[in-house]
Amino acid sequence: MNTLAEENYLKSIYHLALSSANVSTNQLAALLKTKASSVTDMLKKLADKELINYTPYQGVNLTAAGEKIAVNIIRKHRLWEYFLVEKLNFKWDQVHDMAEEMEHISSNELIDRLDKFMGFPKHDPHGDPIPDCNGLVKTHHLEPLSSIVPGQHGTICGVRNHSTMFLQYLEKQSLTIGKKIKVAETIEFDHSMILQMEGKEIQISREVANNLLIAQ
Amino acid sequence: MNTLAEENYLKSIYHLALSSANVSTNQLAALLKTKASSVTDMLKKLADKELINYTPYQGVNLTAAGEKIAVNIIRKHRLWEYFLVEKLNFKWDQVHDMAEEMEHISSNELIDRLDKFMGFPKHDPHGDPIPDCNGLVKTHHLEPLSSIVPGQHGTICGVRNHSTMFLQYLEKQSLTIGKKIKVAETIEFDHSMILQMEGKEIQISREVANNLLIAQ
DNA sequence: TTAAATTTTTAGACAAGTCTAAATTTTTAA
DNA sequence: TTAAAAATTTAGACTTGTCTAAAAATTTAA
Repeated sequence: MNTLAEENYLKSIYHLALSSANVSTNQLAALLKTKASSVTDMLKKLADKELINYTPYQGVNLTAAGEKIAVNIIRKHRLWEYFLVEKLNFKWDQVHDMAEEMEHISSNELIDRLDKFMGFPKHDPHGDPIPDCNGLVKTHHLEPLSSIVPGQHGTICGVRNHSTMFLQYLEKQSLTIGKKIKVAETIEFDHSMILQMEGKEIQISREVANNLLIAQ
Repeated sequence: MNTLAEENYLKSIYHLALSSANVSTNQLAALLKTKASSVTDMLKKLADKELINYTPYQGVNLTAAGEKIAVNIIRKHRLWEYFLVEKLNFKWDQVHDMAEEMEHISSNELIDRLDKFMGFPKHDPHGDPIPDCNGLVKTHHLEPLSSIVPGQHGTICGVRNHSTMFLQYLEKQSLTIGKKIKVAETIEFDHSMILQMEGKEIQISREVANNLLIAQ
């Protein structure tokens, strides 16, 4: 199959391609914490394997074959995260690094059985959709909380930042997946927001509101 | 921590050391399916890290630090095998290769929680003891079935050969872990045996009897 | 006990993936 | 539109873990 490094590159290209059509060498270097020159080397190899379309200086995108591999890795990552939280009682801010390792366990039979064992969950602990065994991803359309106008209601369904620090902050404020909120007021000065949740008022910064994803 | 290759060498040295005090370069090369020269290179590296005692031409054994790592990997391997069989309904002949990958997932917190989740099992699906979280291995003393004399009773508690072929054969004959048997007769000509199990008679070769481990 | 066989190590090479430094291409902005 | 800045690629080197071939040490057996 593919090496660990190849899988990580494909996964990173997939994630970056969600927000920019052609993924640049530097974007990848930043995400993978490596050097642009190393990225170039790997892009050539992935292009040789026809997993990406690569034109020098023009960035890359995944071929159908490359996307299939990337989605499969993301499926594994999210199912293992679900397992760690739901079965082993880890917190949602503790599971990322473990899942980064577990996503490379190769057996698809294993992951399909794990999926069944857990009752075919649709979302991981951070609200991200879990691709099904055919590679189908149900990408729900969610708004950042910052774009919700005062008076409107919504449900927290995802986060845009997965850092431990942000997740721990949210946990502390009880701003977790599934919570229903109402935007009470937005402060013009700093774009902070006052929310109503479970009868209480919570004030959050624009930064936080930008990174919380809401379904209305 | 240690690389994948280093972990596999330590594990192999541990397994070989169970039957021969000093493990030879060629034994390791055979088990790891690599060349003796590659083994020598790695032994130097492990000796530098003080994980093994290595004298050129004299074979190796594990230091306390090396054994601790080896036992921890074996703990992970066996707990994951138990998980695959008990929770995901794999057969005992299907889990080895998957566990070979999973044993390298680094988190000890993860494996300790997995252990708890499964109720602290004492033996893996092949009857091998699962080391506890402190690295303690309860090595039960078992006899090969071939050394049991006619008339004696016993319980199948382990296997000496873990190959898919052998495990599938045993499954087919219902010669599985926990089964109670009685040796009815041994045939002098080829050392085959006739067993009584659950009211039926089963005839097995010396080869099979040699690889079945019995508690009396 | 010594010659042959076996085991082990050494020497030199290679592939994967990374790096730094330099060269090249593209983009930006005057 | 062109010079400077930024992004990207190339060149050459390094590490890990492997290999083959040859040399050295150990064991076996006559």
